[in-house]
Amino acid sequence: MDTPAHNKQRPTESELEILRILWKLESATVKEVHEMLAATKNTGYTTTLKTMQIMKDKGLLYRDTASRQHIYKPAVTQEQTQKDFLGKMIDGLFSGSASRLVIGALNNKQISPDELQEIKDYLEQFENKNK
Amino acid sequence: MDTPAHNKQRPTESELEILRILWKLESATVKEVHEMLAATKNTGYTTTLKTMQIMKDKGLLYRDTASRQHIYKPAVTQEQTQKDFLGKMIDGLFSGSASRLVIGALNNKQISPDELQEIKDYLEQFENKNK
DNA sequence: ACATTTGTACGAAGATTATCGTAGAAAGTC
DNA sequence: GACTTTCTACGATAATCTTCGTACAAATGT
Repeated sequence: MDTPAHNKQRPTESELEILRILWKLESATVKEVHEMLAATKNTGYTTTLKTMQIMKDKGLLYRDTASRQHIYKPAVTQEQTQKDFLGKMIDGLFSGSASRLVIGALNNKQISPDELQEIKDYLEQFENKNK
Repeated sequence: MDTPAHNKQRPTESELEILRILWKLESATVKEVHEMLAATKNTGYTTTLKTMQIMKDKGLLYRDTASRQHIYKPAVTQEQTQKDFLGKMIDGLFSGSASRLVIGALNNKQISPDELQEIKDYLEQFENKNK
């Protein structure tokens, strides 16, 4: 298994698209990733390949070169990545206030009753934890 | 007042820094913006100038050239910009689920009791509105 | 009036991203 | 074994972002 050369960096837009796929598949070849990507985006095979190679160099992906078809896995979790982006966004756009981001999000998108309930449940659990 | 040439685009990282300042000042010269920027960031005057000129071309800022010191104002609101970024983030990182982003945000940063209360109040208000 | 200061305009270089073409190695096919 | 297909490696280009130097116009100071 190749070890990443330089550790960690925030993924770019294109890199995120690939990470999304790999978080779902957990492990995949370039071909598999490219096929999923090409379903919604017009892009060349070598573009996907190159991007994944760069991501491996950045430390965003692991790569297993044992077989000819290299197998890639995410080297960062979706949770950590979400956290990184959320943190940047809270600081950069919401004056450091997480609650303002939360309120903005509630305001922003359609929230179904189920989702609302989910949030309320989580809030309750969150409060109990902090007692 | 100069009208923007091309309308709207998502601000870049550097542009956001400038918008943050202008949202606070509401209206300012390049010099004023640059002074605030330079307080936390090492950057040249003409860099700030150029960036603001580009932002005006993109339609992110208005510019009043009546006096020699041009006066700039935000052409996009903080609310709309937050909405744009949140939307992108929900779709790109949270599988389109706003509630997951909310939960991630609650998990992420320190939330003070006051902030928590703010969120709960908002949720209540949100529910009543939807009845 | 002349020199200095204070501004804007503009071109251009450097960095980062995104995309792809071409080369060539390895595997599979007849 | 020769041909075709399937891969990876790598260089190169275009696009976008960031930064700044230089030029020059207007205002200010002496």
